[in-house]
Amino acid sequence: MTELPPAGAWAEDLLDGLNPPQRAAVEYRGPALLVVAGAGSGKTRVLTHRIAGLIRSREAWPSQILAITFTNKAAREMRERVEQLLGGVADGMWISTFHSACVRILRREAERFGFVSSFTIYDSADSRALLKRIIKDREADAYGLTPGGVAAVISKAKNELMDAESFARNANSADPRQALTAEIFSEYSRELNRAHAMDFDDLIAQTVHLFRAFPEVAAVYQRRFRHILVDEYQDTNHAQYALIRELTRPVEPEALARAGIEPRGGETDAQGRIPPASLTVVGDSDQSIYAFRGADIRNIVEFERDFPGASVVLLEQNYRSTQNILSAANAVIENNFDRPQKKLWTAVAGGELITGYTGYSQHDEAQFVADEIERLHGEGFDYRDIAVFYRTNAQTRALEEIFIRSAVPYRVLGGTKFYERAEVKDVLAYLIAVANPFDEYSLRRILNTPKRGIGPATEAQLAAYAAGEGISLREALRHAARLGLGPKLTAAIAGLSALLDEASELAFGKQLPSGGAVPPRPPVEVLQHLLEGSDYLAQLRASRDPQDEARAENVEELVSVARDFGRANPEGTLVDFLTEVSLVAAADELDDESGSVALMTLHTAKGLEFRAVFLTGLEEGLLPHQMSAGEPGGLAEERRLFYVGITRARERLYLTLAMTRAQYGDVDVALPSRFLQEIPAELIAWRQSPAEANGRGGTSSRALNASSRQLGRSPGFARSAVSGGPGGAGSVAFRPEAEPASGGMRDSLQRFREARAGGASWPNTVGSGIRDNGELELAAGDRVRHEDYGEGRVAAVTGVGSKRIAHVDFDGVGRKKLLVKIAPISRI
DNA sequence: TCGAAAGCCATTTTT
DNA sequence: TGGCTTTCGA
Repeated sequence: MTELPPAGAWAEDLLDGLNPPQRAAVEYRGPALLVVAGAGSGKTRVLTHRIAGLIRSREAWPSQILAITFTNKAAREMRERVEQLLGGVADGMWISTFHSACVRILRREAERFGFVSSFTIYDSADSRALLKRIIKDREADAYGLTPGGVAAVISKAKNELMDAESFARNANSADPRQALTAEIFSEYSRELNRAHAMDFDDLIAQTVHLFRAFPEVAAVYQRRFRHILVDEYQDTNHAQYALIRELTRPVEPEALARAGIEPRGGETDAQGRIPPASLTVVGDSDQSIYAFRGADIRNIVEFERDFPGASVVLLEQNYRSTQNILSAANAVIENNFDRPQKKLWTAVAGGELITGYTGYSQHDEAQFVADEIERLHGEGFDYRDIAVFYRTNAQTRALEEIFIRSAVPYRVLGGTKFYERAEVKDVLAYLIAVANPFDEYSLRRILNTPKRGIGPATEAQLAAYAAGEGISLREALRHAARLGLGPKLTAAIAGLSALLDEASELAFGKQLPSGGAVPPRPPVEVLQHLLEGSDYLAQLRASRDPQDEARAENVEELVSVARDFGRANPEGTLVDFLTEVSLVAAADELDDESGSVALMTLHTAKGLEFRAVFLTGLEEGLLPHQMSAGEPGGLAEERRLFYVGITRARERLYLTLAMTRAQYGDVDVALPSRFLQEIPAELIAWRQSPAEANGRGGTSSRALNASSRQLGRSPGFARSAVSGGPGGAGSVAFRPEAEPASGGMRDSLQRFREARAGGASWPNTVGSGIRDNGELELAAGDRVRHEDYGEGRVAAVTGVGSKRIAHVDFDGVGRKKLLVKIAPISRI
């Protein structure tokens, strides 16, 4: 800490420029504060100023602050902003995510529950791989149990602080699937314990269990953290809520005694207790989008009941978006009933209208986005100021294809994550095998990667030997010579074992007999030693498989990640590096310097803001997603997701959709999202409305010409829709029929159409029926009649199945290309 | 023991 | 559609 200004004088500049409720939140002193912060209402500002105020006024040392954020990036930013306000480095402040904070505590206390402090953190893919093996061993797949399904059940249980035992107690043993799930759960837990490993949910749950089992451990943290601040409180689950409750308990004298803590003067109250920490939570129930992950909206709704004496501050003034964007957001969210009344407003009126666009295909939509990004760029928007959001990761494909073609610089956040790639996992497995010798799975993974002739048979022999001797697999490797294997094999095993031992010496240092010590080397050196000793990278480079080149690049990328880590954390150990790598979130990858457009899911977008935002794929079945239809509250959560997306935009908002969407290689007709209708029509300027894209609404010819131009440049569409056809797809014209759809539509869409059958002039609507010509067989020479173009002769049919394109020479309007499945045509 | 081919399967959101 | 597993052949 650098010098502090005199106490009392702190307030002035920290309160400067804050509105009254923001001020109140910064100045509040008391047991508990709930800040209901609408989107863009300056809650980060409130949090950072509040922390800085506490420190500057000397009400708290930095080390007494615990601030929980949703992502590591948010944590980093918050730390920077606090330090900026304080004018110096604030050491000892804990600003981190729930998971990072818990790992820190758990590593410190690991031995109390029998783990090494370098325990492994399993990500969801690791959990699933382990579950898959257990399910296969037990032939539980015969009961329809899938790794993903069981993982979800276990995750849910852990978020409710249930362990395998209590899960088994609550399971209905008459139901074989539940009984089996309980068995799998307990074996899964056993295996994690054996490997000294925890999954994501364990990190939180075990910390809670630790605090409950060891009050003297809890006392240390309860005493230390005097001010606890939690951001995005609406997305906390039960385990996280329980953790906060544990941390905000008063410390009883007995616990102090057991912990051997001698309270300082003024630290305790009349009963000799240390009073509970002051708690500040910030959240917005309208932005709760993680119910599927166990987030419990009641945590925020019932805050005042949970923490008696709590104050509530409402932040409703938005400093981010234009009035038009806010009006749209308000109009949408108002459709969620059963929410506390709250309305965002801004002092800045007007702004540009929201732009709408309906593409003929997802590629047409993507092309519009790409063109519009270039236009914005020409207008002075930096690429980094622009973001494209979508509901599902699968939607990136079309966008990426077009962006590459159009030379739009972009980066995809999340999705197929870097750390989930096989080669990256391989290399990490080497590091984990070094850090945690009990982690058999990592060791098994690298046993024969790269190939050294240690196949499943040898692996089984090693495992059997380890089991027989009661030693770890890692130890068994050191005794390779005793297994009576061939000389080549024995040498390979001994070589790997020696390599790991050398790396371990590098990672942890070494005591010398002389009494001196060799200090540990940074993680990047450990990594490089392993890569050289294992020949892993060299073999990838030497491979003639072109994909291996990309894999080698990824491995090199990991090396540079390790190098960067070393620069940022000169004291960082191998375990620190592995922890950081395990806990990166999608939004953490966002690099503001990169100068490229950000592509991400709506979930990842939470907490971020951009000058211009594209919300894509606004179609029924995608947003709201069809999977959400069956879940209670699913529709409301989808609407909040839409709301979150809208409110990320500062100046420009684009709402786009496509009339057809290819899924699993099949083209489906899409309907505009019902949420689009919730935005007042006068706020949206449709560049091409759903009605126009449909051929309805009187401007169809113009719309179609536009589409022809766009589609002609759309290589993705050309590839997927008219395989091999030169020059792309050309215009794909279709329009809905007046008669009812001939089947194939999903139930939800059916209901949606019926629900809106009354409203006629809404620009977002599609006609009341979608044609499905699925079975219509056409051949060159056939005469057809089209509703708009009249009669014509089929020149050729290209494509297959639902993507068949009829090239028709119309008597009146010339050559047109039509998507047979949905074009309003009939053979005559 | 390995590589290629063929079938199979799944597709919501994530710390 | 493509990613993944299984299977088959060498």
